[in-house]
Amino acid sequence: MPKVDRQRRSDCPISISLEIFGDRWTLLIVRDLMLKGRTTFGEFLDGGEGIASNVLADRLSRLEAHGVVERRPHDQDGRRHIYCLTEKGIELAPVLLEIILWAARHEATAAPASELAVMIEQRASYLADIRTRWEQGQD
Amino acid sequence: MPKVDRQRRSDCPISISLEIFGDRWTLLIVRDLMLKGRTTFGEFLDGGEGIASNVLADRLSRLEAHGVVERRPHDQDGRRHIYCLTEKGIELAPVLLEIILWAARHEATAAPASELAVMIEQRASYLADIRTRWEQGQD
DNA sequence: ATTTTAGATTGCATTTTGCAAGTGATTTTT
DNA sequence: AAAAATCACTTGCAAAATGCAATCTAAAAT
Repeated sequence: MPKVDRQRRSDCPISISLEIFGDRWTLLIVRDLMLKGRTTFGEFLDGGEGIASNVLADRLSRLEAHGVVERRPHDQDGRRHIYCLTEKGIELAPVLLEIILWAARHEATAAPASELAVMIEQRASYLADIRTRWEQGQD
Repeated sequence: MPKVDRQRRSDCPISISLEIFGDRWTLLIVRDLMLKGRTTFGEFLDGGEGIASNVLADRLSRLEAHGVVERRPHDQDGRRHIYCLTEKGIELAPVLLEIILWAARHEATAAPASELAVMIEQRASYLADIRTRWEQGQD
């Protein structure tokens, strides 16, 4: 049973945010949902960075408890669930975008230059596309 | 002696970034430096969220090792050091800005509406002002 | 010379993480 | 229909990180 702290350290927006996604894994799950089309437990587990299954289970239920992610039954397969971003979750897109741009500037990353160019030059429509894809996934 | 992992989980820019600042405290130090005018160990320690001194020491040397923060001797007081953001550090401004805006939208925060309005409506000049203040601090 | 202050470091208990193995409810294969 | 595989977890346990109070060292103030 994962704990969701209700007692806040402070009312600072950054502090509150870090209590939601301030760890090594949570934003990778959001990335998988937002940018990589991954939707199930197994897909997150095989996401590339090697998250442990217990940590994944904990982070998913935390994200759900914070209203960032929603868990739905899979309609083809009763064993599975589909995880989706909520409105609150999809609105993390600008945060992820700025993190990507920062890392691309200051670290050696795998981000393709062509996509970075779009993020910088067509920022608004890049973000709009993310939202459009999300809305279409929301039957 | 703080450890700085040189072995990366992946080349994903988000993953790399989280290895630098993916924890509950690091971005609060950056916030203090960037937005609150705090520059010394003691000021971070009394920052409001109650970071432990050993964790603070660890995060500062980690930030230094990653080139986000620079430690300089204090010219008035030999016991003190001044911590400053580097160029790499000040470029986290858009990340912090988006985190603040996200939290303000989706959580109950202490962010003043007037400042949020400036962040949204005058985004570019808000960021420019942060940089200008930083440049002026850089003797 | 003594006390106070700043910036840590140390020791220790608690919590979180990582890893391997196991479970139970479906599906798929035979 | 029975057996095997798959999916989403859960459990047990060692290792690492965190939180807390106390301590330490160098420099400053008295």
